Amino acid sequence: MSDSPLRIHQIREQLRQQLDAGVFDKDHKLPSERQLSELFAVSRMTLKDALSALEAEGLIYREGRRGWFVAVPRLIYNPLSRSHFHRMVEEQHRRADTEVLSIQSELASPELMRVMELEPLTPIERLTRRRSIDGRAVLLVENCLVSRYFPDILKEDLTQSLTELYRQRYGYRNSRSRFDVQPAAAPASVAKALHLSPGQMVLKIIRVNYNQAGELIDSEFEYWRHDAVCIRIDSQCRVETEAILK
Amino acid sequence: MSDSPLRIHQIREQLRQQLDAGVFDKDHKLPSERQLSELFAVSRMTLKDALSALEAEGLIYREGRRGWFVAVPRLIYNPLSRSHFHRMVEEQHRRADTEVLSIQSELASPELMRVMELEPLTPIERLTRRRSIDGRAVLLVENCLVSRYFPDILKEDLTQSLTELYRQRYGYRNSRSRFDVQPAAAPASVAKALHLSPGQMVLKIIRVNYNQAGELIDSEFEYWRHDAVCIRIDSQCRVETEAILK
DNA sequence: TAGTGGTCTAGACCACGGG
DNA sequence: CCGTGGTCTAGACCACTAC
Repeated sequence: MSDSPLRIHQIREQLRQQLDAGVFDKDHKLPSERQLSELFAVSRMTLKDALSALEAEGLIYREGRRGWFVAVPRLIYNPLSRSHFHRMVEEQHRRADTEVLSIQSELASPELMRVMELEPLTPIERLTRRRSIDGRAVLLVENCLVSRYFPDILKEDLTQSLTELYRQRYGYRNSRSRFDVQPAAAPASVAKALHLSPGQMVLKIIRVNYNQAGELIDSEFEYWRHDAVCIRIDSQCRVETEAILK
Repeated sequence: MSDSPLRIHQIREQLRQQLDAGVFDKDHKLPSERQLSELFAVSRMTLKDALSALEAEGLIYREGRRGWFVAVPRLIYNPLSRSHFHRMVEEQHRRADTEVLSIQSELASPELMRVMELEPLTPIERLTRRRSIDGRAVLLVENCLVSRYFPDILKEDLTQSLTELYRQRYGYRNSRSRFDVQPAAAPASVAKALHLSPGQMVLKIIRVNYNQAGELIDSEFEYWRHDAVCIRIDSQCRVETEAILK
């Protein structure tokens, strides 16, 4: 043991400078943990701690066993303007993709019954989709639709905005939404789909939507990579929304 | 080395069961890391990883060098209903406290100028307060008020709701708010005030408030312990709010 | 197959907390 | 003061990715 080698905090500062200066990254991938730990003359565990701290700051992110990458600007997401994921992303000059991962008819789980205030044995459709920005998977969405409101919905193109589909195909307008936002650990299935380490933190958004008749027609569980999104709400929109509804 | 000892995931499951069953905790403090690592026959580093995973799930939390504690229900926080922290907390049958940590007159920083769209050299008051629920520090709020709108405000009781103070003392009503919500790393000062480890993750809320004349009068930086809050927004409230304003 | 990050060990010293 | 968590080491094996 020489003096005291670089501490975790000093490594953070040094890496932060390098990142700010844009020194790293042709294709925005950082050198491997082993290379960096040699570079800074610390053990790999210590270096990982430093990288994890920068990850919490949102300066870098981790992708499965693929390595560390420099962060990308967050998507500004206004949940009051109801989905339209693709439009929102394109307005911010990014490229959006949606993949349907699974879809199945089933009965509402106890948790879902609680969230949606459903009767026992209510048939629902459960739709799981993964959404990407500029080719990077950032969001896993699980929609639970009350089947009786959506006959034959499985025959539709489900990569588009569901809101649009509701309106055009079924004549439903979204009159009211309630949503909860909270940090949470990614469930195993979500972690896998988003290339996260098991138990890594995500931003979880639970929302329930009512149609113009006040009927609770569907709910949505969103899991966002924590560094990929900034939720923006402007109470000004309320006045505009109200005006439009009239 | 016997076979393979308990892995991190198995420890998580076991601890989760113990927690759900309410086995631990007289005063809801967990045994020390060293004790637990012996109990599960793993190294302390491994045990820490397991605890960190449970922390991400929101089942336990860490307090400075004091130890690990079982989690407490999240505060349901509706930012559209504008602060009134104490009322909100008491409605949820908890006890609220507010401490003023610092207050000083200064010129707007570059970052603040950007957020609040201020002229250079604008004088502001910067007020830092710590808020607790049932004796646990969960929120650090930093308010930045444009000085010219709030003459002599430093003479007031600043532990109360600022919204109330604005209304009663200055006749300002909040006509519009915009806020951004995103996960972030706690800056050192915030980490210290909330007894967090440096760089730990928090939920950051930046909001700007306009008065009835559409003037941007103050902004607020909130840093919440990530396990202490659930943000709830109900678009239904909008109609009610609008009705009240008329 | 080579290289990556994920996990894990068995120690150690330090800074801070509370009695 | 002692016990706590925070940090750190110098190795190791494994599961997976990318080629």
